[in-house]
Amino acid sequence: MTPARSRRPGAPTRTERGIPEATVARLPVYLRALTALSDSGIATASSEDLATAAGVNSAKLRKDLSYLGSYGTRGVGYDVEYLRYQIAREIGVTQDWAVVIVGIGNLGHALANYSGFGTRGFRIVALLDADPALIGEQIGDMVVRDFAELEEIVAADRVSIGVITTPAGPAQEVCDRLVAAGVTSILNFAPVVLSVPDGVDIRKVDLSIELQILAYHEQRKSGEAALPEVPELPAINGLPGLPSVGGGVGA
Amino acid sequence: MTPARSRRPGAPTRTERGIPEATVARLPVYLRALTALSDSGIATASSEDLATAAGVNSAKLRKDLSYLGSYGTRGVGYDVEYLRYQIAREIGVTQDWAVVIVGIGNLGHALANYSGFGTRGFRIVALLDADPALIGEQIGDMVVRDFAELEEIVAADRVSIGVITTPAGPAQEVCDRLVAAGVTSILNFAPVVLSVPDGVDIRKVDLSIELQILAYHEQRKSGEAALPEVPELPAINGLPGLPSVGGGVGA
DNA sequence: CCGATTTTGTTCTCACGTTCACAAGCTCCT
DNA sequence: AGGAGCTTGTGAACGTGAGAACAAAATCGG
Ligand SMILES: NC(=O)c1ccc[n+]([C@@H]2O[C@H](COP(=O)([O-])OP(=O)(O)OC[C@H]3O[C@@H](n4cnc5c(N)ncnc54)[C@H](O)[C@@H]3O)[C@@H](O)[C@H]2O)c1
Ligand SMILES: NC(=O)c1ccc[n+]([C@@H]2O[C@H](COP(=O)([O-])OP(=O)(O)OC[C@H]3O[C@@H](n4cnc5c(N)ncnc54)[C@H](O)[C@@H]3O)[C@@H](O)[C@H]2O)c1
Repeated sequence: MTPARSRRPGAPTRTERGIPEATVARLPVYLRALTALSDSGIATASSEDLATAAGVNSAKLRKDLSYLGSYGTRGVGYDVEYLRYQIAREIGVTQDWAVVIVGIGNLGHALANYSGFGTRGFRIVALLDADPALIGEQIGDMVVRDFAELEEIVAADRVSIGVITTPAGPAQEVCDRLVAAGVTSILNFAPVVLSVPDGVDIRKVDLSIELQILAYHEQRKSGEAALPEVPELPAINGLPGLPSVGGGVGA
Repeated sequence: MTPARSRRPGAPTRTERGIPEATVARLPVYLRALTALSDSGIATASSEDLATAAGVNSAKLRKDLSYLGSYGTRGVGYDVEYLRYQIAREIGVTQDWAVVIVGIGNLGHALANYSGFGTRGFRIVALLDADPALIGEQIGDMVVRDFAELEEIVAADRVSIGVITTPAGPAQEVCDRLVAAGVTSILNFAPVVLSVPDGVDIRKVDLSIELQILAYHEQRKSGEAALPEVPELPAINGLPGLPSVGGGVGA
């Protein structure tokens, strides 16, 4: 069944700027570690030092860095400033990216007040909400604007990244509007699966999921044999009396 | 299905409650999808239906569910309520887990105001901060308490999960205090790598990292050949004039 | 009661990610 | 100059995860 491909089966897709996704997800961590070292006045660091600071093992770190090029010096280590710049360039945060936040409720307010974006390559250009009671509110040095202005803002400021902090209900609709306006990367905090066309990247942050993963392991720790026993094969329809369980979809 | 008897050499470690980590991370998504279906009054769903609702492919979903047991019916599908309960039980959210939040600033306030925890298996039992100006503040039906009361609260309410929303600086110290008090699962929002002893689980949520991952792909999309060229092998020490780049470690 | 139809549970194979281990390369000391 | 001592970069082994494919089991219509 093996179709005759040119690429050897075992060979990694390495070249042509193809950095493995798992590595991409760690580069920002390395970047932060390098910035911390730099701020401490450390000019050179070995892969072991860096790995400790980033919380990974050193072989993995070296392999990750090797995808970017050969930026270390054998017997010495890595020049902190130089490597920091190379990683920043690879990620694309040597320039600032314009970001819009949609849904200025609890979470949107927290993000709007957060000062950590500017120093990490992002610039919030607009806070948008559909609630007339919120529009016009001042948050830091920004003002909440009408979601209807979205297209205009995206075009004017070349916005390519959107953050969704609306309730789950309107999230897909908001997402569609963002995509239609030209946004091609979305960070979603609403607890729904959003669908987007090819070419649009989406990442989600879901606090409840994180807690549930912790709960799973926690249960494993405490009650190793304390799992409640439950009927394995009930009648297929009509199961009265099952306890109400977590996992809701409300906003 | 085959009862766990003498395990064949090549067979995966299936039973004995060994669920792959990748599967564990998806179970909460299935749980949410099932709750949504249930709320729509749908009693039965095929793996295809569920997979669509959860945003995964159906083979993966079936394999994931098979780790929990054989809860479907061939030719029919899965009973929504029953499967929902089984997943909730496996994750451990048929009971409520007590949670403390430390650091009631921007983000801590947002989490404290969030109503989505109660319906997903978690109960916030305390909001803690070290700032005297905050202690005593009312948020919803809770009051911010002194971080010094931590040990007492953890013991009284059997708290096993802690959420850290302090700045990066004090995060490790706060983490140590949590662990010493008996907390064995931690969700960290501060942009630092926390170190914890064996037996303590830690998960992190880092917004800047998520945005940087999006930025990487965004850069790939737009400027396929527009990567700035840069000297590949500079003198190892003293690199004046490199642009200042993102990735800071500030609070 | 039987065959057609549907859908699960599982097997097999390939791709991806992690870790080990070590030759290659650099610095420093004698 | 030459050897000792480090540290990088990478090949190879190993482990985990994803997806295609299909046999086994259940329903349903005749
Ligand atoms: N607050 C948290 O700590 C927290 C935690 C986990 C997940 N979440 C999720 O994050 C999202 C936001 O949470 P929140 O607590 O900030 O909610 P919120 O209700 O406080 O804020 C939602 C905001 O979105 C706005 N909005 C609603 N529909 C809109 C539309 N169509 N277009 C533009 N704006 C619209 C509302 O006006 C409101 O200001 C929710 O999906 C929630 O489930 C929040
Ligand atoms: N706000 C955001 O949107 C956002 C986004 C990404 C990351 N973060 C990270 O989340 C964390 C919190 O952000 P924030 O904006 O809420 O910060 P914040 O400064 O508003 O709040 C931090 C709170 O922690 C408290 N605190 C400080 N030291 C403490 C200690 N030792 N013990 C107990 N409490 C202590 C402070 O009193 C303050 O109330 C930070 O690490 C930040 O980098 C925040």
